[in-house]
Amino acid sequence: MNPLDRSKPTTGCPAHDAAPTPAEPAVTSAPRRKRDAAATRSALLAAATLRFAQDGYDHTSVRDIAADVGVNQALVYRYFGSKDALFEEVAAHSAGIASFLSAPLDAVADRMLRHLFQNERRPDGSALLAMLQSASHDETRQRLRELIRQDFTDTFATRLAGPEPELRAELLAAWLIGIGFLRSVVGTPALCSATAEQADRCVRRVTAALLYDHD
Amino acid sequence: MNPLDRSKPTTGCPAHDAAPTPAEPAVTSAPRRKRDAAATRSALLAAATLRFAQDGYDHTSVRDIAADVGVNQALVYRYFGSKDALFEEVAAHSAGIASFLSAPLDAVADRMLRHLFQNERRPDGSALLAMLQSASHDETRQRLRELIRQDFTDTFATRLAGPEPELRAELLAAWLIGIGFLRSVVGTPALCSATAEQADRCVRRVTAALLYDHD
DNA sequence: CGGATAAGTAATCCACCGTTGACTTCATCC
DNA sequence: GGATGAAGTCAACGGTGGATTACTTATCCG
Repeated sequence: MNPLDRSKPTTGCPAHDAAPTPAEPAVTSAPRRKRDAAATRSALLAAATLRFAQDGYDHTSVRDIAADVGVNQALVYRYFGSKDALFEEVAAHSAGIASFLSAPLDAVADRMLRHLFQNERRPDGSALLAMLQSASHDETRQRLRELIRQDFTDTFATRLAGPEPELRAELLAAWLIGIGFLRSVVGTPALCSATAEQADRCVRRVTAALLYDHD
Repeated sequence: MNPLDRSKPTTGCPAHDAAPTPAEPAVTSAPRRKRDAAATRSALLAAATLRFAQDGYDHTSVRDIAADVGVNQALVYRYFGSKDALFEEVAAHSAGIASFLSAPLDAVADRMLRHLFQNERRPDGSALLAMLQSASHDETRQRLRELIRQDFTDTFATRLAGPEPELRAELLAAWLIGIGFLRSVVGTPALCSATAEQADRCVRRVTAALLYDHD
C-alpha cells in the first residue's frame, strides 16, 4: 500500500543489514518469556532504539516495537506513557556521542575516527541515528540543537585558539553528522566501504585545519 | 493532539521564518483566482517544495499543500497522480545542487561558500532540504545516494590527485550536507548567524585539506 | 491452597490522511 | 445563448496508527 516502505534494501550498503520489518518471527518456538516488568521494559526500549534508528520516528509504529519484543502494544503505554515519551527516553541515551571531544586536542581526530568507523552499533550511536532520521520533529531538532550547542559551541569551542572558535566547532559537528548520515542512513559507496585506516590521513588533515589556526 | 507538530519555532534560528502551519488565511478576501491549470499546478509544486523542505514528507499532508494554494486537495491527484509522484517531482529539482563542483579546483571552495551561505532559498536548495528531512523514506535515500554518487564519487573524484579520491570526495559531500542540515534544519547558533566572510577562511582551509594531498 | 496484585492481552475508539469518483462551475466556441 | 469540456469542489471510503479501557493470567506470599 504505502509506496514508501523499505522493501528493497538491496542496494549494497554494508551498514544496513538487520532484517528490516519481519518483526522477529521467533522461530524454534517462543519459550514464553517469564513475566518480568523490568526486562520487558528494557527490551521495549532496545527494540524502539533500533527501530527509530533504522526507520525513523514516523515509520515506526508502537505496534512494530511491541511485536519485536513479542508483547502487546498496550505495554508501551503502561511503561512509557506515550510513543513520544518512549522516543524521548531513546534520545536521552544520545549523551556521550561527542565524548571524544574531551580528549586532548591532538587526539581528537583519532578518537573521532574510532567513533565513526569502528563501533557503529553502540546504543548512543543508534540514538543519534534515530534523531537524524526523525529530524522532521521539532522536539528532535531542539534536542539536537542543544546537544551540539552544549558539547561543541559552548564547551569545545573554548579550547580552540584563533578566530571564530564557535563556528569552527560547529563546522566539525557538521562534518561528523554528515559523515554519520551518509554512512549509516544514505549509504554512500566510498564512505560505506571505507576503513578507519583509509580515512585516517584525511580526517587528521581536515580536523587539523579546523582545530588549529596556524597559517 | 500530535505532540510533534511545529508549535514553537521561536528558538531563534534565522533560517526558520515562514509561518509553519496556519495555511495561508488569505485575508483581504481571496480574489478568486482565475482558472488556470498550469498556474495552479506550478503553485502546488511550489507549495509542496516549501512544505516538504520545512516539515518533511511525512509531516506534510496533501490537504496542507492544497490549502496553501487555496484549492481542493483532489487537484493534487489530478495534476500529479499521487503524493509520492508530487514528491518525486519536487526532488527532481534537486539537480544542480552540486553545480559548484564543475568549477576549477581552486575555485570550488569559493563557489561552495556562496552556495551555502548566500542564496539559501533557491528551489534546488529547498529540494535538497526536502530530501534530507524525508530521509526515512527508502526512495529518498536512494535518490540522495545516486545524487552523491554521480556528482561526487564518480565525477568529482576523478579530478582529485592523491590517495582515496572517492572517499575524499564523499567526505566533502558529507561536510556540505552536514552544514546544510545544521544550518537549515537543526538551526545551530554559530552556523545560523555566520556570514560567508566569517566562514571563508575556514572553508578554504578545510577544502584545501580535502582536495589537495600535498604534505 | 487461594486470594491479591502486577504483567500482559483483546478489543475498541478516534483522528488523520491518501485516494477516488461523482458532482458543480466557469470559460470558450459555434 | 447554449452545448462542451476542462477546472475545480464535495463527500466519502478504507486503512493506519496512537491511545484507552476492561478484561485475563501468571506469580508471589501468607
